[in-house]
Amino acid sequence: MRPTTNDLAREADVSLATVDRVLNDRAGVSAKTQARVNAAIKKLGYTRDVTAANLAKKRQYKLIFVLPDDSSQFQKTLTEEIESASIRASSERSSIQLIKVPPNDPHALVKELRKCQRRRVDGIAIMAPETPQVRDAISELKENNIAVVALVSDQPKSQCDHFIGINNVAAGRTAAKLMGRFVPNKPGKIIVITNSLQSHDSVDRRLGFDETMRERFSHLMVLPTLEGHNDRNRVKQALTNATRNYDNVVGVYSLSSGNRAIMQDLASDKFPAPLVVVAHELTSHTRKALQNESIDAVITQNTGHIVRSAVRVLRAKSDQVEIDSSQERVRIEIVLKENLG
Amino acid sequence: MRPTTNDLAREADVSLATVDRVLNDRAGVSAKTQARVNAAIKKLGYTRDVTAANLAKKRQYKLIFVLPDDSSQFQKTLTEEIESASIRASSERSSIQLIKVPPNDPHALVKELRKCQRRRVDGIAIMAPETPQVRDAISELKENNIAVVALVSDQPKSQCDHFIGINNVAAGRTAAKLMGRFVPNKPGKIIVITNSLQSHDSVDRRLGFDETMRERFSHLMVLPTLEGHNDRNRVKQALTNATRNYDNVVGVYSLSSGNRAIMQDLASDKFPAPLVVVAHELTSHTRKALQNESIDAVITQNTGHIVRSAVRVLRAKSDQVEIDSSQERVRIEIVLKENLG
DNA sequence: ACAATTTTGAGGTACGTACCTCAAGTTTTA
DNA sequence: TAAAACTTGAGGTACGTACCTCAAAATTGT
Repeated sequence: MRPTTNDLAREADVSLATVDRVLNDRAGVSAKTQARVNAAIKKLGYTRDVTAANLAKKRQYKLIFVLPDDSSQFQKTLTEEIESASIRASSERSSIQLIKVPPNDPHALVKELRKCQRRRVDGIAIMAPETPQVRDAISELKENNIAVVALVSDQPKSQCDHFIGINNVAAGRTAAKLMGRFVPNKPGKIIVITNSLQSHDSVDRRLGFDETMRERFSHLMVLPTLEGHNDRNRVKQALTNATRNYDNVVGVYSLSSGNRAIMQDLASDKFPAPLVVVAHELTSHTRKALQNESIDAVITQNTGHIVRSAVRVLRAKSDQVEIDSSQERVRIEIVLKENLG
Repeated sequence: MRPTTNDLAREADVSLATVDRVLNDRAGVSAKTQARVNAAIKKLGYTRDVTAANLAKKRQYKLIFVLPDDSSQFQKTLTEEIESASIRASSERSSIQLIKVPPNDPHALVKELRKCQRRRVDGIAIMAPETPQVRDAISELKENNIAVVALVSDQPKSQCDHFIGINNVAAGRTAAKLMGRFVPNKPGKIIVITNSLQSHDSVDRRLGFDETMRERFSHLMVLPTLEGHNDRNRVKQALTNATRNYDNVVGVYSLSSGNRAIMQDLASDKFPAPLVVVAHELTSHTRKALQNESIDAVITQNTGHIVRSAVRVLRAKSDQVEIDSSQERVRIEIVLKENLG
C-alpha cells in the first residue's frame, strides 16, 4: 500500500499540518523541518494521491485546444476527436474547449491566447505554424504557469512543454519509400501536390520525400510542388497542365489532406491506369479512396490518439507529474486498403 | 458540475442512505422507492465518481496476465511491457502480476486460472490458443464475476469480455500487398516460414496472405509453409532446401516473430540480392534487421498499447463501466526503415 | 528577560462515496 | 390487532488530501 501523509508525519516526527505545509509549500516551516519532511518523502517513496487531492480540491482541469479555422478534412477529423474527448472529459474532472482562429494570422492567435490567460486555464494545446509572435505568447503562458503543448506542428524553439505529432521529414521519407517501391522499377516522373508550401509540415514532408527519392530511387524524377490552395479548380488545372507538360508520369504524392479534387480526378480515369498515389492523413475521403483503390497508400497520424495524448500530457504537466513517454509517442502510420480496419 | 448522491437524494426525495442502498444494491428498498431513485439517476444523468468510490473502498484492482512461457522475441517484448505497466500500476490502485504457463498445455493453464479464482482477482488477460478446456475455464471465471480479456490471440467462442489484438487475416493480407508490390512485377516464388502452424495466428496470416496473393498477384507462387519450431538449424536447413528446390525465389514471408535465424541467413547473403523480406512483430531483432535493410517491412501490433489497453479494459469491465472502443482498437501497423521512429 | 516573531501542533471541515448502526415508521402476516 | 417483517431516515466513520483556525511552543531581536 502506498504511504500517506500520515505516514510521512509519523516518519518525520512532525504533525500532519506541517507535512501539509511542506507538500503544498505553504509558509512558516523552518528549513530544518522541511528537510526532515523531504527526507521522509524520499525514504517512504511518497507520491501524492492525485485522485484524492483532486477530490479535496474539487479540481477541474480547464483545457483549451486552439486550431486554425480552415476547412480541410484533417481539421474536421481533429475537431470531431476533440468534441468526443470533450464529452468524456467531464467524467475525468476536465473541461475541454475548442477555439478556432483564422489561419496564418499570428495576431489573432496571440489575442486568443491572452484571453485564455485571463480565464486562468490549466493547459493549452496549440496547432499553429511557428512564428516569433507565437513563440513569445507561449513564453508568456509558461510564465503564468499554464501547460502548453504543440499539436501536429512543432514549436521547437519555444518554451512549449511537449510536442504531440510526428516527424514530418520521416513521414515524407516513408512516403518516398512506398512510392519508389510501388511504381515500376524504371524511369518515371512523380507529381507532388499540396495545399500550400507555407505550412511547415508540407515543407518537411517534401524534404524527406526528396531525400529518400534521391538516395534510393534516382531513376525517378520528382516534379516541382503544385500548390492547390484548397481550390478545387486550381488543383484540377495544375494536374491537367502537369500531365500535358510531362510525359511518363508514374505517381502522385499529395503532401496535405485537403486534396479531395485529386482523388476525384484520379477516379475519373484521366490518367493512364497504373498511377501510384500516396497521400497524407486518413480522413473519410482518403479512406474511401483507399477502399476503391484510387489511392494506394496513406501516411497518417492517429488523430484520436493525438487528442487523448494532448489531454493526458496537459493534465500531467499541470500537476507536474511524470508522463509515460512511450504512450505519448505518435507513430507514423501507413495505411493500405488491407489494414484500414 | 456532475450530480452527486446528495443531489439524487434531494431529487428522489429520499435519504442518502436509501440512495446508497439502491446504488450498491443493498437489500431493503421497496420497488417503488427504487424506481424513484432510478428515475432521479436518469433525470440528473448521475454517474458514480469512480475515483471517490475507490478512495472510500480502498480499492485495489488485482490484475493478472497469463502468457505462454515460450522464448520468442515477441513474448520477451510483451513481458517487458507488462513489467513496466506493473510499475506504474501502483499509482493507479492496481497490482499487475505476470504468470507464465507451459505453451500448448491447456491443463496447466486451466490450473493457473483456477488458482486466480481462489485468490479473488479482479481481471485476467489470457494469451492462449482457443481450446475447449480454456473456453470452459473462461466461463467459470465469468461466473465468479472476474473480468477476462483475450490477448493477441482471440477466443471468439468464449464468454470473454473483450479481445485485444489484431485481425490476423487482415495482417496477412497487408503483408501480401506489400510483398506483391515490393517484388518485381513478374513471375516468382515466395517462401513462407513460421515457427509452427499450430498457432491460430499463423494460420490466419497465411490465409490472408494467400487470399490477397491469389486475387492480386497471381503471377507469384506462394510455396508451402516451412515450420521452424524455434529451432535455428531447422530453419536454416529448410531455407537451404527451399532455395535448392525452387528457382526464382523473390520473397520471404515470416509469419511469426521467432525467426532470428532467417534474418541472419539473409544477412549472410546466401540469397541473390534483391530478395524482399516481410516479417511480423517489431522486436529488437526485426528492428535491427529493418535498419540494416535485411528486412523490407514488418507488420506489427504495438505491444505497449496492447498491455495498457488490457489494463484499462479489465478495470472498466470490473467496474462495469463503458470503454472507449476507439482507444482500445489495436491497429495493424506497417513499419519500414523510414518510419521506425 | 521580555516582547515580537516564527514555528509547530491540534483540531476542525470538506470533497464524493462506502458502509455501518440504530431507531422510527410502515406494511405484512398470523 | 398484535407481533413480525420490512422499509426508511438520521447519523456516524472512513478513505487521502486540502485548507482553515487557534493556541502553544520555540526562536529571535532588543
